[in-house]
Amino acid sequence: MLMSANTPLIANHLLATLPRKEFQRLQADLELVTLSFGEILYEAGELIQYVYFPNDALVSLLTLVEGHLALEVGLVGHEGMIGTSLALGIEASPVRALAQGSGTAMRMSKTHFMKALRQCPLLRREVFLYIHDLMTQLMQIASCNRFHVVEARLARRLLMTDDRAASTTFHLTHEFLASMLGVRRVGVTKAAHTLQQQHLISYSRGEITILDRHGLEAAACSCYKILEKAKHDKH
Amino acid sequence: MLMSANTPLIANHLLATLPRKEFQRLQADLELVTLSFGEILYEAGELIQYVYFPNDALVSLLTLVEGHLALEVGLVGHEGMIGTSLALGIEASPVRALAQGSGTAMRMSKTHFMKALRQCPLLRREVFLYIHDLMTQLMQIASCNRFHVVEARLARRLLMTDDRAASTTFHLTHEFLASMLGVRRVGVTKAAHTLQQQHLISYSRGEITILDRHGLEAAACSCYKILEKAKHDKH
DNA sequence: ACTACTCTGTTCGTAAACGCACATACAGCA
DNA sequence: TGCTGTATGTGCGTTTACGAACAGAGTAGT
Repeated sequence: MLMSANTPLIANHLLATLPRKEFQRLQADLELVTLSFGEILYEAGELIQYVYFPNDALVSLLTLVEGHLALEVGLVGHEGMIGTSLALGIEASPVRALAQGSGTAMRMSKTHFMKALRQCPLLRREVFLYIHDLMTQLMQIASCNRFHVVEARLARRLLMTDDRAASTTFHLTHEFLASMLGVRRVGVTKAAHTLQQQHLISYSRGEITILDRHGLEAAACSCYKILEKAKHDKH
Repeated sequence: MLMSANTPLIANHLLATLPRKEFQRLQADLELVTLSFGEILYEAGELIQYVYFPNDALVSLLTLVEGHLALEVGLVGHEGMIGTSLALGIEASPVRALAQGSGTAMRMSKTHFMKALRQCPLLRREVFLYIHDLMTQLMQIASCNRFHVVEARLARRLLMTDDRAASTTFHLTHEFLASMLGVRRVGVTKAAHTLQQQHLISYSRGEITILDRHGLEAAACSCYKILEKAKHDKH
């Protein structure tokens, strides 16, 4: 497949599956933005101004529980969008949305998105299907966090990042991963150390590289495969 | 408020908030059914034949993880409905839906529900708002299961049952609660024992009674209040 | 009365993760 | 070069829950 210079390497799937004509109608209201590490797209409870369709950007959905750091309940890349609440008639985000790594996304204002939803049944269909996928992701991650040991969850999480990122190296500190998985930093350090000794990953000061994808899949819990399967089932 | 003999004590909220005229249009396609303990409304992955609007019935949403019993990710009573996937364009349920206690619900066939959604914007609105509430519930329960100790989670779970049940006594064995919370039966036995010693609850062979609601709220984690708040925020 | 079954209580050793504190190592900058 | 901040490694003792096994106690059926 040929791509022009300004086409991102990974294009958002929700937008990409729209017929060319529909997409062109939307394009006027879409804006290419670059998200950088640590950028908070929404704070929990805050009104949603823009929705985002990630290309190679990666966004975490986080819940806040008193006395703990933010726990990741969902991970959104090119297969989805940020700001689904609007499509359900809610103006505020129930979660914090946090950008990771750096990458691009297509952005659309709330009003344009609402208009687009009304006018474009195919977009509406795509968005609702994605909301369903997101719900199943939430549930799977929930049970994973309940049942599986840190090492397996870390492996799963790294694989999920890899699937959504443009490169096999990404910036993720132990501290950050610990918050995402809802464990202590030390727990991540130990698990990461083990994975490194098995030559599945290598890391240094936040730069993590996946060395052996198959090995990492074996180290991850079955949740990874279930999550990926759900992502690719295109209904 | 006066009620006729055949009006359930607790009426489904989604239906109850519809204007009388809209509700009457739907009524022809609604059927009052009694759900009994242990009844499986949907198995995970199974096609949805009927949607259910609980009155005083209580339904758990469960995910299955290999090597473990079913984990509860959501609890639906009169404030919601079962079968939301249909409204998102998905024919199969991603979760198992299990009836608890015994109680009544309004049932509607898949085709009638799809038709009703198309014809009744107010119902559509209510359903989508509820889907949003359900998602926030999923996320809250997920982080609760991650962070809080068994005793606090048990207290939360009992309070949530109490809020949705017609009576303050209900049938829930330790074994069953253990599966819902994703812990061993022994863990529930110990936690329940402690709560009983504090005179917050009493139980015998599966019949649990709440003695001191305020005390139980104090024993529960903050998640309970957050969950209840989300339920009552009527947007 | 006997049996079968379900539900609850208890015990024991073990594993995973916790909280806390401190040690090392690397990077960028003055 | 030394300083500072961030990232990673290690080593306590403690808590929470786990797995497995078994003991009583209430309920129902024959």
